[in-house]
Order: sequence, then C-alpha cells, then structure tokens
Amino acid sequence: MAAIGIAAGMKIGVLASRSGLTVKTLRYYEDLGLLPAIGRSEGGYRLFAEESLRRLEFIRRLKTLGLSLEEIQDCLAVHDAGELPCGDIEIRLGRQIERIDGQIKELRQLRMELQELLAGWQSDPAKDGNVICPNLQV
Amino acid sequence: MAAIGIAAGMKIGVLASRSGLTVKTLRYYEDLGLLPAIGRSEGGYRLFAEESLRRLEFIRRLKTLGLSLEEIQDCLAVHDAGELPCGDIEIRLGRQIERIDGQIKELRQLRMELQELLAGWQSDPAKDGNVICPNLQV
DNA sequence: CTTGACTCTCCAGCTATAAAGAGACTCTAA
DNA sequence: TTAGAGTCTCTTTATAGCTGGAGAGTCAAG
Repeated sequence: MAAIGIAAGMKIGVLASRSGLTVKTLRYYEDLGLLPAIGRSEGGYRLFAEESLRRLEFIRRLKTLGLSLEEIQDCLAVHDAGELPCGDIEIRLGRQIERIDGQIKELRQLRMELQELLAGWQSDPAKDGNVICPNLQV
Repeated sequence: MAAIGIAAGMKIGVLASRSGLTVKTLRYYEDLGLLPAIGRSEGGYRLFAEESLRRLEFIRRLKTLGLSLEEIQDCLAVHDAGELPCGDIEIRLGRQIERIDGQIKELRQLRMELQELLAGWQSDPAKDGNVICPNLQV
C-alpha cells in the first residue's frame, strides 16, 4: 500500500479526450483486441491503464504510415509477447514501401494513358451512330 | 415484316459470354440503370439489344480509366439524351488526372516519410520500458 | 432524491462493386 | 415427357474502419 493517488484505471471518456480519439473508436479497438482494458468497474465500465495512451499513440503512428489495423495488431502481439517488435515493424514498413511503389506505378501508367487519350481528344467529333464516344475507341 | 433473322434480344447469359462479364454483374448494372434491357420475354427473362455490347464496352473502358459507375452513368445519361457525351467525358477525365496527381503526391510523401524512418532504423534498440517501439517516436 | 453526464450492449448503416446462395420458374432438346 | 441448363427475385456476404442511434444502466454533484 505504498503509493497514494494511483488511479485504478481510466474510464473510456477520459482515454478518449486524452488520446483525441472518439469513445466509439476506442470501443471498436477494444472489440478488435487492439486495446485491452485492464478490467471493468463494478458498474461494468471499461477501465484502461496509462499504458493505453502509449498503445494508442503507437496505433495512430502506424496507421498514419499506412498499416492496417490487422497488421498493427500483429505488431502489438509481438510486443505483448514480451519481445521488441522493431524488427517486425521494420519488415512491414519495408513491404509498405513496396506496396506504395506498386500503387504509384499503376497510377502513373493510368495517368499516362489518360493524358495520351486527352491529347488526341476531339470534343465534338462527327457523330458515329454505332459508338457512344469515338474518342474512346482503342 | 421485312428483315428475317433479326433477333428479338439477347438473354443475359448470351450477353455475359459475349461481353466477358458475369451474369451477376450484368444484373447489377441493370439494377443501377447503367444497362437498360429492351424488355422481358414472356417468361420474364431480360432481353438485351446488340447495342448493349457497345454500352458495356464503353462502361468497361471508362472503368479502366478509373471512373466510378456513377460517373459513367452520368456520361451515359448525356448519351441517352441524344447528345454527344465527348465533351462531358473529357472534363471528367481531366478531373481524373487531377485526382490521380493528388494521390501520387500523397503516396510520394508517405513513401518519403517511410524511407526516412527506415534510414535511421535500429532493429534491436535498447528496450525502453515505456515505449512500444523507440524507432517510431516522432 | 434528482438530474444530467457518462457508459453499457446491440443493431444498422456507410463507401463501392459486385459475388454467393436459396428456392422457384422457364425453356430447350432428346 | 423429362432432364438439365438457364434465369428469376431476394437476401446475405465481403472489404476497412468506423459512426450513429436506441434503450437501459451507472455515477457524481447538488
């Protein structure tokens, strides 16, 4: 019985305002298993530890970097198993770069196709009865 | 009663195999109003005109170029009103290029952030009890 | 004791584009 | 006449990440 003033746990609204997320989102994360509560109050209210804030910061950061909640959960599982997740995260972020490169490549190809198409565009071509828009013919 | 052998309309399976789309997709398009049937057979089967093939080609092409079905429907509405949709389509494709540019820009920024982060990555840093992954600290 | 803020669970919906399946009906060829 | 292929409508599912509401229970202040 040493410390005085150690909170038994935050209620969800407090965690929401401290983290900047909505109550709904926090419940959603808890349902997914991303954000375990330390328990429930007598009345059934979720109680969260201070550590939840760091966890949410971690989630937010990886989400910003484009990882899915599922991937983030996998990272957290490594952490929760007591291991440093850094190596795991590094690999995932590397894959994320590859995904991004693939997307950029696709977008660039599409952009080029669009631009070439528009380069030869005739906004008012002769009406061809069979074709909806003659410019689109390949 | 001049012509002989003019088909009264294709059934959906024929249109599916000729267009390369699935029956499900064609029904979906018809429900959306993208692909009007010319009517129904006595037994209630959808009947499609030859023109449906051109319409589907048009849809397929604009979808490939990244327009949504809703935008495509707007283009088709212009066509169905008896006007040439080319000018309309040109504008939409121009906007599509802008959208793509925006996406590419976002992806490049994200890629840069990821790469900078990984450049200084330590896969096995000293364990900091408070932080899940020290590399992610901003 | 009351009031109002907070929280609970459960259910529905949103974006877009279909796919999957159930149960019934139709059509065609042998 | 019958088998089997095709088609019908209607409902549900999928993805991802939430958001909103209903109706009921909890809690702290006055």
